[in-house]
Amino acid sequence: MRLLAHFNYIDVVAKTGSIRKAADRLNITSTALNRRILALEDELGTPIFERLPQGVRLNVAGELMIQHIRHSMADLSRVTSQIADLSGVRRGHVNIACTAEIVGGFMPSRIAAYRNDHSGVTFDISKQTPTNALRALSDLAADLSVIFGPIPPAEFQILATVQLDAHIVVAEAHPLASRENVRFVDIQQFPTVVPAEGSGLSDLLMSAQTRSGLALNKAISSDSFEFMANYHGFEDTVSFALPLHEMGPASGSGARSRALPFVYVPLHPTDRMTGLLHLVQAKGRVLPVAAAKFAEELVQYFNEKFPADTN
Amino acid sequence: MRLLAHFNYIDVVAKTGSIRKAADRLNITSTALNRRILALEDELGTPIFERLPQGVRLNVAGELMIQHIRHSMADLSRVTSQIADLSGVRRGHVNIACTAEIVGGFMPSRIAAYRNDHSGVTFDISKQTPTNALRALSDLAADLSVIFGPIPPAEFQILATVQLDAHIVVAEAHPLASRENVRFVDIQQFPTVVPAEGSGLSDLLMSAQTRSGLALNKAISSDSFEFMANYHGFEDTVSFALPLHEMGPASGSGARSRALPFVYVPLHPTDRMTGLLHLVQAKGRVLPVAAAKFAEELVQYFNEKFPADTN
DNA sequence: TGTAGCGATGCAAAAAATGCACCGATATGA
DNA sequence: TCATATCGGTGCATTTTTTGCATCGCTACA
Repeated sequence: MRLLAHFNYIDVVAKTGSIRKAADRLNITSTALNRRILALEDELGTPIFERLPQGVRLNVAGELMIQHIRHSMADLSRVTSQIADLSGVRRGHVNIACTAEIVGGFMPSRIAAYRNDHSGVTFDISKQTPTNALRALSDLAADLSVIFGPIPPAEFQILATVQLDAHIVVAEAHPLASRENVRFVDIQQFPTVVPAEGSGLSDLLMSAQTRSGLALNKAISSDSFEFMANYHGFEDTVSFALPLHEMGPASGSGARSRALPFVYVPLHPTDRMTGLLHLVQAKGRVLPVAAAKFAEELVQYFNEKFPADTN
Repeated sequence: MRLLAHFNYIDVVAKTGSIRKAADRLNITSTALNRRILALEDELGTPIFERLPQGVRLNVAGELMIQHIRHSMADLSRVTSQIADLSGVRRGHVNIACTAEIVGGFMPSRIAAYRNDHSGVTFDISKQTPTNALRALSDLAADLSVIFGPIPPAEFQILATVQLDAHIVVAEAHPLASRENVRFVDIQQFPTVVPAEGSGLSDLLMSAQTRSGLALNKAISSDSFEFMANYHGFEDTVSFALPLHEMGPASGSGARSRALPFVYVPLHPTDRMTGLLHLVQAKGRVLPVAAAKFAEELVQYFNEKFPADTN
């Protein structure tokens, strides 16, 4: 958007903390960018950046200004999205921040389904810690966040909540793979691959260990569920995940039998580990049409897939 | 503000309904303005103005866009006001829309008092019907509205409410001037100057007539309380007003005895005509510092002046 | 049916933004 | 401690954008 180009320039400078680096990223010279900043500061009658030997940093006035800038840009993109919607062509862009448990789960299938209907809509999915996923909403860096973890504070608007039980994940050949369910004590004898600290699933595991008095045999810790899922082929480990995976069409009854290399096994009811998944947006914000519609479809998906748990 | 000059141009065009007239007002040529509009429409990928033989008018996309534009400009002015506030110099501008009963009442003294403390703050006061005073809030054409009339709908935020009794206004030499209070029937024998229809005071009068079954002897109707107040010197008329006048410092005990040429006389409790005055802002809007502070002082003034009635 | 007012456009002039080369200042590493 | 790399800031020539003038085609109105 050329309209608020000035604003975007400032935003990038604020994010990179350096005029020269920002200029690089924006494909202009640092001179031009520098002068735009000086012009803006002149306009405002006060600097908005502190000049440090290593670059620049927003001062208090700049913090106020950058809020306006981000809000303006987000609002403009909402408006253009609505305008595009008027002419029948659904276009737009949706920024989503997910926690690690979610990003590889149902998101691919949901986005594919949405883009199937509205091919003009583009997406940006980023994996974040629960805290940062929420911060992204406040910063207007994300339109929607899907987090597995603590209940978001009141300054966020929860669009849907789903209650989910953690499962263990093992290779198909693993001794536990054929079990109906497993006790916590069963897991203890295997090396485990655990999610990195700070994730919602990690918190669940921690409290489960405290509760049961049993310590897991932690072999590997990772913030990537993709890594954990793929590690099972190489060692008889046990890992943990939410049973969210959706099959792509290629894995159907057809030609290529791209069977999952791993199996979800639920925990025994006694050792059940339950957490909450939340679909969240910034409170009071009017989302761009595309983001709002996608959220709507996601809520509907939750209602169908987890009928008892949604509110 | 040069920052959002483009936006302001569009706003003026939308308001005047003509590119040429808007260009005149903006001191640029119609060519330049026309091309800015074309450029913006090109950017958005769709026209935002309908071209009529007599000028232009916003289409649906334009209505969406103009909302963003006005919101952006209002928000930027709030931010610049806050930034100015940081550096200790309170600067800024406050737009106020009042109904006719208010504009000449306490507003002059309140604004003078505020400007006495913050000489950098400028004001714009416009007299409006109650409906338009509220619309100005929605359009972001006003930061605050002070209306005497119906209770504003829920989409507005009421900062203060004061209950006020209408008084009659007569010349000092008028037969009713010395009365403690007057009955409605007393007024009937004099010609009256009544407020124009649509004002809150006019509504009060209407319902008082209906209630009492007595019809006023209406000689003159005006939307200007200034006219009404000044007419008493020429004919023994009775008019109606809220007892809101504040004396300027010049009318004190000092040199020029600028005594009021008219007198407020309350109505007898039986015929009391009570209405509500509201200080209102757009709901959910963060006001510029100057406007917020002024509103604060106004609320405090209400609390002191009308202690029992305020909430 | 003529006239006045509207928005749109080609073209030249004016204004603004940009890029290059370079300055002074500061942190960093040998 | 000194050389060096990196930072933001500035003078000047160049490029790009914006503006104004003259003029077009069109429509409403008298």
